[in-house]
Amino acid sequence: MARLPVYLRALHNLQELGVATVSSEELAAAAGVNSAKLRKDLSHLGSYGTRGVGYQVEYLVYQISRELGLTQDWVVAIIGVGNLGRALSGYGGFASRGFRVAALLDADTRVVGRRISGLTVEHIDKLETVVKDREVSIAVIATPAGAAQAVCDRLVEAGVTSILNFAPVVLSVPDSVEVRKVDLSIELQILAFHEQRKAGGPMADQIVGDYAPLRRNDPPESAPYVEAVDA
Amino acid sequence: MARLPVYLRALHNLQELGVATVSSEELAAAAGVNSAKLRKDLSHLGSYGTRGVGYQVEYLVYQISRELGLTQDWVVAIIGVGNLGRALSGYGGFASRGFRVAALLDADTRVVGRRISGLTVEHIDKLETVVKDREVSIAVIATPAGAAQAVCDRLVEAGVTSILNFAPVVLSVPDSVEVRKVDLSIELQILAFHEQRKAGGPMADQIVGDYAPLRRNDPPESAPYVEAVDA
DNA sequence: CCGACTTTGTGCGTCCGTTCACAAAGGCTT
DNA sequence: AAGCCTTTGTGAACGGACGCACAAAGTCGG
Repeated sequence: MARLPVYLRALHNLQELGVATVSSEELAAAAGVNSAKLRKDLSHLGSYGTRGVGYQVEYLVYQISRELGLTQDWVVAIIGVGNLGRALSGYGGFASRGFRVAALLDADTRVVGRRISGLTVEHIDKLETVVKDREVSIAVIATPAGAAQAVCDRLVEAGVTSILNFAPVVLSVPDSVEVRKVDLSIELQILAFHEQRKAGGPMADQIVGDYAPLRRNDPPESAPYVEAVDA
Repeated sequence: MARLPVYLRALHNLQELGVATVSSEELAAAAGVNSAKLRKDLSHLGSYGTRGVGYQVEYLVYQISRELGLTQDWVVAIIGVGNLGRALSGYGGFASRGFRVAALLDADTRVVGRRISGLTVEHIDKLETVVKDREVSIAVIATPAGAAQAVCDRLVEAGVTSILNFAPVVLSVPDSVEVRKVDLSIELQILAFHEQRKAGGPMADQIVGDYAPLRRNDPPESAPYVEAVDA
């Protein structure tokens, strides 16, 4: 379940506060979900609560960590050391949860050899070697859009089965490979959409009578549109 | 719909290739979705296709842009200029889609006054002034977890109604405010979960007979667990 | 001008996730 | 030791998203 990490974080916070026991109601509030949903989620890992009391924080942390595979270390490689790749390489949230960044790769010879966050940037040519020798299991793609699919193909070929993709493209991979996508500009676009909704729907800044959807086959020739290019 | 930005990107790519018309089947493949779903999505903005032919790329781009509110400019403020905030401020995908970063704010006096991506970092004290004077409608929170809720409260108070949160906390806001969350470490944890599944479920690296869920009320005292702290 | 072919738009059945509500279970107090 | 009170775990109803499959609509060639 995608919510387990959220629960885990909330539990860690409680742990730091010295809380030993928590009810589903309290934990659900901290995680921002419905308490029944939380109980059902937790029941999927077996029953670890005590009726009348709640859940033992410490034990639950261990169970969820185990379920998520955080009791073992995962070797991560970051491909593409632009602004985003650099930020990711220095992100403390990785190391603290068992994710060890073991390689930074880039095609740009101007950054190859530079040391970033304690690692030396290596050339993308070494991708296959690095993946195999260091047993990389998770790769982070932070390249420009144009390079992402090629990099992805090489990663898959080299045996990587989990990919976190920051490039604004839809990667095509075999079913056996898990891809998760984070697209920053899409997030902003969704916010803009809702923001516009609040302001009264599309075109609220223009003539109000223009609300109705255009009839089908309205001539598109004169329609203005925004030109946008990828980063 | 959260898929519109994906369609829009695919359409932009087609446009650059000089394609004038596209069928739902082709566009769906490019966006990585089912063609019936795509048609249904598009029909929600009114009917803009021609049976037997497909959709006019240029017109569709305009319609989706309009629906998403990309025909107008959105003013964005980034709070927190650490690694991530810096990367975001230089991210080309924002400006190209009508998002104008108008302010960088930080509490750290060592970075206040520095110029980053063409903007001067300002002190967080000016948050209210900046939001109001520059008509910020979307804020990006890239602060440490501990500061996020306080910053969020001030943003909401100042009138911001859309927030993109990168801090690993669940923000509490009024219903009228839209929050989207991007948590990098959660994405990796989900990948780790699937990766572990492939490897044979939890604890596959330990005794294999340990598969069965622990009985309820197993003594938790001796359970090892990973200690994790926030970034 | 007509018929065949292509592609849209959508009605409908299916399935998954969410939520309510309650019975069972366990602790705590007296 | 017994009953009360809290909280879990889950059955069942609900709702929404998804995808199939098809009729309607429109194009294009002859």
